[in-house]
Amino acid sequence: MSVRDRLVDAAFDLFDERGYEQTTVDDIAERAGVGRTTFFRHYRSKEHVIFPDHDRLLEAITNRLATSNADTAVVAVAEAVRLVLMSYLEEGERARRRYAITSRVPALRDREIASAARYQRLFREFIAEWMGPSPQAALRAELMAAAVVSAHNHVLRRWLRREAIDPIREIDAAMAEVVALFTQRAPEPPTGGSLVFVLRDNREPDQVVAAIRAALNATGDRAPDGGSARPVEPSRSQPDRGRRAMPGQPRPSGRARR
Amino acid sequence: MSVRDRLVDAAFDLFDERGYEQTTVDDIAERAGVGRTTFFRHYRSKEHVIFPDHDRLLEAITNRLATSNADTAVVAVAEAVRLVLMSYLEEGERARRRYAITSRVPALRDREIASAARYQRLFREFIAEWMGPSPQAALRAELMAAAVVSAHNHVLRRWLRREAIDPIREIDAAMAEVVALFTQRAPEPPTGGSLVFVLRDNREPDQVVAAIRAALNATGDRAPDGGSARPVEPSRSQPDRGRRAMPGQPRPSGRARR
DNA sequence: CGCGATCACGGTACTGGATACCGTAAGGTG
DNA sequence: CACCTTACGGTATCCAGTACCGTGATCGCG
Repeated sequence: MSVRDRLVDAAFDLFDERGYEQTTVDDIAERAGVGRTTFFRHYRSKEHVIFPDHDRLLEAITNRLATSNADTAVVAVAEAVRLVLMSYLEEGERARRRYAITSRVPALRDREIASAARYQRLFREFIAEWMGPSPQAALRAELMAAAVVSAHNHVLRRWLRREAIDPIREIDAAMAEVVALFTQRAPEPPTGGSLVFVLRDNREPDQVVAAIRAALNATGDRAPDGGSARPVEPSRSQPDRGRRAMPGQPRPSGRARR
Repeated sequence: MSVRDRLVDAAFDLFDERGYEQTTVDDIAERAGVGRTTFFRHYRSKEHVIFPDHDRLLEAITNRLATSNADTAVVAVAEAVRLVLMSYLEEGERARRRYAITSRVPALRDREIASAARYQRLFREFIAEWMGPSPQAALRAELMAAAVVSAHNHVLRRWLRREAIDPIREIDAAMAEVVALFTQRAPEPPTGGSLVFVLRDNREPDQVVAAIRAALNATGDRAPDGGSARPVEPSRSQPDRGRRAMPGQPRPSGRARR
């Protein structure tokens, strides 16, 4: 058994026994039968000893993304994130022990969140590069990355809590939902109707309704039911602005590099 | 000038001059003209001295959510997250100085991410409770919370980098996109009426009407998908909590359904 | 075999963040 | 004035993390 493994085992055991803060690095080193210096040679900090090797995983994911031949960026990322889940699944019970500890120690929870953010950042950059430099694309990339990561975390947490019997199936379903979320807009043409967003209004409902009705009736050039749904961005002062092409799909015309 | 303010000023100045790690707590205390102990009396750690008071903000957001009367959970959360952006905007240049520092120091970046995660968690729980205990709802709550937070962060970062001239407008647009993302999956086509979302707005009625009219008139050059839309979330049964008359946001905005 | 180089380990010392405890001066109240 | 509260400074201590040095084992190579 390697020194690294002995350290990990000692750390997990001690964290279980006394708690994380109550355990010093010296304690861990002593139980593992090594010196304190040796601990820090193998693990950068007391926290690192119980976390998986995110650097390796990030590298693996980077590789998978680079060699992906998915049709859209979301799909590529949704496929890549499975590597993370698989990594946890392979750990088995150890992952659950870690979860039990990190759930109770804020510092460790924060570190785990920070790690997840690294994945999210990687995904965001990948998607953003895929979709090109338009400003809407940047927001969209952000949303997609966040969706993939949080959906993954959702499934992962369910498995960690033993709520998920078949995490593979669940991750597939979750990713399908994420992909659908971002692709479902294209298909059908509008059948008529109006969609109006009015942001931040503190007027009385009656006033608003009256105003809307008035607005609907005032469209002489085009009948209300002939209109199509279309979100409207509120403009602070100029009503002229607020024109925006609806967020596009993962564009095939975009710069897809492969 | 209070001790707290002196400490903050000293900290920001020193972080700018020597960098974060190269500045000790003693340095900060000394420059502020107080003892080291006093520093820790006012700020729990060296990191806390430059970050905004997230606890207060979380409380404010909790209140707003509790008194929200939005139609859907996403909308309620999308409204609430504006408080965070506003808080940063009010800080003005100080927020930008902090951003310059945190961008360079990994430890601070992680802490900021952890703070954002607290908002996301709050949102997730709020949405989940709103939507009920179904398993799909849990995932959906996760996705919504993640979308709102990351969209907010996107706008916030743009403002911090001086890329956003009108962050208010951008946050509205971003939230509109988020809301649209989750409402656009219409199970059935609309029947040809109008669906109106009204979030609170402090604009003049004329402007709102103008925006609506502009939207209805603009149907000629609409985007290809133009999508009809209906919300799929069930409306929540009115909670029982006592309403607090908050000074800022008294009354409901209207909501209309076809 | 012998010898130098490398490597992994242990020990010591130091910096600095964070906590606990104690003493004290200022300000408010009866 | 006596009393209490509050805020502050100082000291001691713990512990994570870094730097440095010494040593024993192992390997490569003549």
